[in-house]
Amino acid sequence: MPELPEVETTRRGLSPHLVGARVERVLLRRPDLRWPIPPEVGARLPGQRIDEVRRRAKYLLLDTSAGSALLHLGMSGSLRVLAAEVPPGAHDHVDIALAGPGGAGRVLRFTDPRRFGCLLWQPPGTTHPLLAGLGPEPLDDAFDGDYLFARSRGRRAPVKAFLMDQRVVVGVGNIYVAEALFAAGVSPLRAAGRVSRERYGQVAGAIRAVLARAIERCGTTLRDFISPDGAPGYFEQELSVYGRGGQPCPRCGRPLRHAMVAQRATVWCGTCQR
DNA sequence: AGGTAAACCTGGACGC
DNA sequence: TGCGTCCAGGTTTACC
Repeated sequence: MPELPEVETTRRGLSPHLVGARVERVLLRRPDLRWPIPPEVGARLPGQRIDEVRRRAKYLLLDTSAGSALLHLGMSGSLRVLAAEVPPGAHDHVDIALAGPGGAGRVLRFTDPRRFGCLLWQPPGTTHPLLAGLGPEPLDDAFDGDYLFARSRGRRAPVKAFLMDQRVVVGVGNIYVAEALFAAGVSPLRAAGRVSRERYGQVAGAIRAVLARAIERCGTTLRDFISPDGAPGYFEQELSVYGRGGQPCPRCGRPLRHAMVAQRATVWCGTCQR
């Protein structure tokens, strides 16, 4: 499901419900997610006040003074705040029961059919190893065309794979890389090291614009993404190329090409993207 | 080191 | 209707 805009949409939806609430208890129905949920989650979280809900890359962090719960939604995960009596479904793996301001009688419920997601623990003052090697946030000032140009010298992998590498820049997945490369007029097949500084300026600008717009639209709902309040995302209506292989290019009208690139379904215009 | 492929898991869409 | 196959928004891990 989620790339950066969907995770940010989730964060914004959860934040008003969680910040200031206290964790009453943690119910682990199925702890074998991508990695086992560590005992600290059940042992340290109860009784804590949630101070902040943060996002780093595609991870969410629930900060408390005892440490942070670290969540990733994988491909199919979602988080919702529900009345505690709502019966759990087959893939509702974790309930974090809430108390206190705005939280009484409610649970934060983690659902993930494919179980590619995770719920881990980050002690206070530490950085979890999964977060340690991540690249810059695409919406931060440190991310620009000069940065991409410098990082890409000598790289022969397709620029699509380069941009989806979370060590290079975080948050860009298969949907938004397709949209950004189309907007920038760069072919996803081109070797990363053979894109000019000027064109990386366009790529960086396109990534920022596409992600910012998708956040405004509350993300893209293709299969099962839902925001915490149950609403779908509306960016799907604005997709130019993703999922449109064979259809006319919105710019030149020629059929959009599609192929597997870097083991992912890829759509682009062979005329407008070079 | 960089690049590529397999692996994790379930459900839905499609073809026969 | 049923069954087999393929595909899906991610990321680590293993291997060349």
